[in-house]
Amino acid sequence: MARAATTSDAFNAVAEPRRREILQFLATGERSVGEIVMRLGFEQPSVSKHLRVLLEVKLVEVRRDGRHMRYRANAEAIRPLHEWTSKFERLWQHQLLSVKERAEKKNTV
Amino acid sequence: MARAATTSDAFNAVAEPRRREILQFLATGERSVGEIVMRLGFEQPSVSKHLRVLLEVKLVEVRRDGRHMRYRANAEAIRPLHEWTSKFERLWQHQLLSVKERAEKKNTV
DNA sequence: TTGACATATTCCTATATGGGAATGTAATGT
DNA sequence: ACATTACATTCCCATATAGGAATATGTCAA
Repeated sequence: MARAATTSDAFNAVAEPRRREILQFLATGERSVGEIVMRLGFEQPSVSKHLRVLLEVKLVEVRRDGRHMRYRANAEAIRPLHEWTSKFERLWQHQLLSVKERAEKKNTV
Repeated sequence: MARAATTSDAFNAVAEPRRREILQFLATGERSVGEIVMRLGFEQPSVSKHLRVLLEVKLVEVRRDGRHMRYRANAEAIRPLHEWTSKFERLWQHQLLSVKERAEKKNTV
């Protein structure tokens, strides 16, 4: 088997850095494709293709507005990602603590 | 250009479901390869290969213990992921609120 | 040394990419 | 009808998988 499709879920979709940039920009509000191109400086076809991937996993939504396609982020679709990473929160607080303790021990020597 | 390597960063590494399963299991404590194989039921070479990817992006660490290789999760490497998703937290609370408001408006009609 | 156990690596292959270039399509103004 | 604007899609291609099978490496025990 090959790698899972980028459109198979949000995890795969946001693995691509440019798609993360687009998503972050859309988090500031609804934008047209042209605005994304202007802001991020990617090629227009590239932006369209990335938006299609994001759309397929529902990370963004669109509406037509005349000649413009207005995209917006659908934060709900990012939640599973946030929740998955949260499972490690306790763990890293633990690990940070250990590092801190060792550092303090060093200082008192 | 092709897709970025799975070893290019944590985002790409955790895009693979089996690697997420392995990481989650390791979050419960240090485990040998054999224990991972037992628990998750993947082929041993598959587990070794996934662990190598996780190791390259520092999502796990290892130490040798006789014939065993003991792997543990390095939660610190997951933090960037958690922090990136957190940027959308405000947004989804907003969007949820909108949904709720609409639902309530409906009920009062 | 030999054998058994634990893990890693290599070889193979079908498949999915992301960018670049070119082209297609839809909506608007005149 | 036609040109223009705004996007989307298609074609091409180098590249990186993930799994399966087989094999290699490393460690301990007798």
